[in-house]
Amino acid sequence: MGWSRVPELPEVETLRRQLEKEYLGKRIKSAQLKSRKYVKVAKPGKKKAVKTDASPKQMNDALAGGKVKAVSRRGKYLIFELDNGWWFVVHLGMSGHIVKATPKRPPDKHTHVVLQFTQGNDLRYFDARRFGECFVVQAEQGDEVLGHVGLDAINQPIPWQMLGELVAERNSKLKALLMDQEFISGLGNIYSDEVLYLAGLPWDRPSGSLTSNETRRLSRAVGEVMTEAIKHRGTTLEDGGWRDLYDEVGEHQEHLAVYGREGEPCRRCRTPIRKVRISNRSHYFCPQCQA
DNA sequence: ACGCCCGCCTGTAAGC
DNA sequence: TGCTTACAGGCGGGCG
Repeated sequence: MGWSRVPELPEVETLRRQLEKEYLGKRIKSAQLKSRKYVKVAKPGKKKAVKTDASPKQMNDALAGGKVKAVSRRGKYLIFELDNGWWFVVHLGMSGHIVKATPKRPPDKHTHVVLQFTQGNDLRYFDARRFGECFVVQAEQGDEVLGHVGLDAINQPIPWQMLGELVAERNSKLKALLMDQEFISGLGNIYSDEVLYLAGLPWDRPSGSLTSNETRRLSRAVGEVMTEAIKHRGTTLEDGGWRDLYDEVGEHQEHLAVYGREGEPCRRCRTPIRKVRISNRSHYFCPQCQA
């Protein structure tokens, strides 16, 4: 099995809760930019946000002296809201990783940002594959810059009747719809497969064809999968991708119904789980339960 | 409007 | 043993 660490909503929420516990009320002493062209400064643009490279000084000027007023989350975006009018926003992409850096911890390869606090341990952000994203934005512009992020799958659960209207309007294939961050934010490849399995629906059903019963099942499945995965502090696959703030693995991999279980029996009907390539990504499903 | 592909990026593992 | 290749996939952009 290849390399993968896939932070989706449950992993980001796990991190958010831990960050809140450790850093709420702490003041940033300095913000060090360790690699060029990683952190951006964001401003609202005409259609979408404009992001330009931040210099080490720009980043430090924005963050140093700010006290962490809140650690929030929108979909897969993590937001450090500071009391000096700035936000520090992080998207972990595929391989982004935030750890509480105890003095013992050896330097991590591909470290991009180190935050030092006036008390307590540092925060380190590293991202080997650079699919992630960090930017600073002024708080009053934050909503607009993150305007493309759709309703959060758990912070703003959509009543199923409303979901029914929305999916009927859109009429795209279910898997694509669940992964569309402008529609519902927070689901990626792993959890969209888990949601479809729990709802008993195939990946290519046109969303407009759902009955009200199926819409209800889909809506319930989103909530249930997210809640369970958060309870287990996220999914760490065999190759050991996802780690939390304390460098610990999650436990939800033990509870996955379909993802990564090709050839293994369906937990419900014993039919072997199948894997197919859909638009260049893996999709796992039970051919019996999701007919 | 929607589906689908590409490029970005690095570390694994399989294949020759 | 060492090289090449495929694969992992979030996301924005482009094209049909």
